[in-house]
Amino acid sequence: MTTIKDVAQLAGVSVATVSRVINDRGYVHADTRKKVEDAVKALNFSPNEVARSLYKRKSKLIGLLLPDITNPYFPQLARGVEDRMQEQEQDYRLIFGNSDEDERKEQDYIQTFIQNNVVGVISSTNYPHSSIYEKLKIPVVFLDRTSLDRPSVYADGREGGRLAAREIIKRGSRRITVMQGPSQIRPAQDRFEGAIEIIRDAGLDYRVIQTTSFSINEASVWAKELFRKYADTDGVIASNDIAAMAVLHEASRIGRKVPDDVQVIGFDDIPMSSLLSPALSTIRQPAYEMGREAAGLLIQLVEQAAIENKNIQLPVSFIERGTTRKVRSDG
Amino acid sequence: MTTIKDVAQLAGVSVATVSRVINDRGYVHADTRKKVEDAVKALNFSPNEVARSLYKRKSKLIGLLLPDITNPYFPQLARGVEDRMQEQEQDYRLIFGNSDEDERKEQDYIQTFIQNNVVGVISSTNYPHSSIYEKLKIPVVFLDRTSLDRPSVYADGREGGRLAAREIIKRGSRRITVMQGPSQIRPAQDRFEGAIEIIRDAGLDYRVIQTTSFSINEASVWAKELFRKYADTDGVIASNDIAAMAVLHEASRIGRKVPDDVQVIGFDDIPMSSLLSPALSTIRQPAYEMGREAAGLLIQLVEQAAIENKNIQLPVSFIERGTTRKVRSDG
DNA sequence: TTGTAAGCGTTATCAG
DNA sequence: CTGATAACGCTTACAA
Repeated sequence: MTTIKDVAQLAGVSVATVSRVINDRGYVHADTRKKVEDAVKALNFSPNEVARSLYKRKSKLIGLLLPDITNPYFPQLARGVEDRMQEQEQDYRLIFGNSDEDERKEQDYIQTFIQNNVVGVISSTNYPHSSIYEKLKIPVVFLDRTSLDRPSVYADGREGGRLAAREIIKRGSRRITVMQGPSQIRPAQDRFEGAIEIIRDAGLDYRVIQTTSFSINEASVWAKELFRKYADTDGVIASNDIAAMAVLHEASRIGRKVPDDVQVIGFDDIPMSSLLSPALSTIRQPAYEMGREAAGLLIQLVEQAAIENKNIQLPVSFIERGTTRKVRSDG
Repeated sequence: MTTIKDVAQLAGVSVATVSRVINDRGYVHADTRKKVEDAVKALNFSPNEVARSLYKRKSKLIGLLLPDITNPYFPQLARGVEDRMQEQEQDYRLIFGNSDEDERKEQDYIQTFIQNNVVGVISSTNYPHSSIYEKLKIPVVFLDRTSLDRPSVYADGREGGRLAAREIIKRGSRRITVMQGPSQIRPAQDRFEGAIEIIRDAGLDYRVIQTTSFSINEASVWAKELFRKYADTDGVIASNDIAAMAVLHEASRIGRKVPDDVQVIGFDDIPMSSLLSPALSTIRQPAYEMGREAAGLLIQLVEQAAIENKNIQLPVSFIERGTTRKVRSDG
């Protein structure tokens, strides 16, 4: 490994001077700078971040904690974060972990984050009020999670639920089944409540399928249960796009036509949604943008900038595709 | 931040002794150990990995470089790696990056990996022979990439291609279109060649759609092109499951029945494949297992264990689902 | 069995 | 403008 010492030696200066030029800090004569720069190039030197981190007590790393990137919604968040971090003057890198929504695992990761001097963490936790986070001395941004008292970036889940309900009702569903996502996940509950609110207001009846995870494997199970319990349902508001896929699959299997017999609306708008047949109508959450916003917010926090708004809510939107009927034009 | 010094002070011993007990190395009296352990607990001390890393010149971090986790195949690899790393005695954490198949980005990431003293890297690169890797002084494992001279973990792409061709022919396709994945991606070429080999041997004609990326957005474009150029095709061997999804989508759009008019075989077996309607028949690559194996191999390399086999090839298999016809039983 | 001190690669203070 | 040098938190000879 080539160190600042080697550079100093080759350039015939002290390490202090080398440090000055590579950090572009303090006075250094043009000629000296040139010598150092040449030496840096000649030796292909690049500073050891670990040593820097030790001295400064802060690294150029940020910790990213997501439930499970195997669920296609999360990679988009991750990319948003990563890409935004890259755009910084001195870009940050990610140390990354999947929590599997396990508080213990989360704790372990947060621990290593700290041990590695990360400057901040972005977390899609189910336990925002856990003492893990309370005690953290570095900035945290909750992503895809609502938190009033802490910095957070999320989509308007409640409005998303309302939107889904409005659109499906407008298109003629009357016996709507709402899939209620895992109860410990706030955004999932928000969606659910939003949907129920509108359905009730419309004076309609509704049925509920309670799901306990967003796992792909289990999605089929809920879908089967749904059609078994509520065979007459003519509209499904799924807890996310994966669940919606499972519903489409099951509907097809048992011969129910989508959208004619039953309409389906998903949630998230994961990349594959548009490739389904029929393509999935869904409530879009701008995941990539959310990741970017979270990263931006964290950077501000890290740099102690004056923050105008610590809680960024992004809008959801209805993406009309093939699993809902065309709405009759008025008149 | 609480340091080893604080612990030493509280326990009434020297920092060396504290170090000995937290690392369980060297002699230390039982009573002393107890005192130290109590102090550690009282202060909730956990050692600064950065300082350790600086001294030892190696961290507990490994670098993971993937093309794009937004493609659902890669998160599985990542999870395999992560989970396996977790099972270690002293578990490793991931510093992670998406390369977008951009050599420059790769280089940047490898650079930060080194600067952070990672003990090894796992990379799904398109440039295994790039000087970046040649020069690396730490172990590298290529994942999902073939490399004869360097440690690597991959699936048998060629056999996968053969398998796809055999199965689709056996099931009656005669005018097969093969989607040829990006030319710079070896596994994609292997699949392609394997498929062609079998089709040729069978004395059949074939058509080729050349694709230049695995991007979800572009997948639809290739699919459209496919049916436009080869309207009479009765079997498609897609370059991966995403491409297959796009083909299914397009087939449905233009009214071609799957599998009756045209059979489709994908590649990868991403988690959502089974949720499509019809469910996708595909050549499965054991992505999660591959990630695990890569991690295991890297650990061996890092720990300088005697390695029996530096090139691990995992088997592919045909997953029969709904986009291929049932094969007639013999006789 | 324990403590002292050097050293890991950098940055920053303080003389010069 | 430049160079010594202490310090960051930890590990490990070496001494005691």
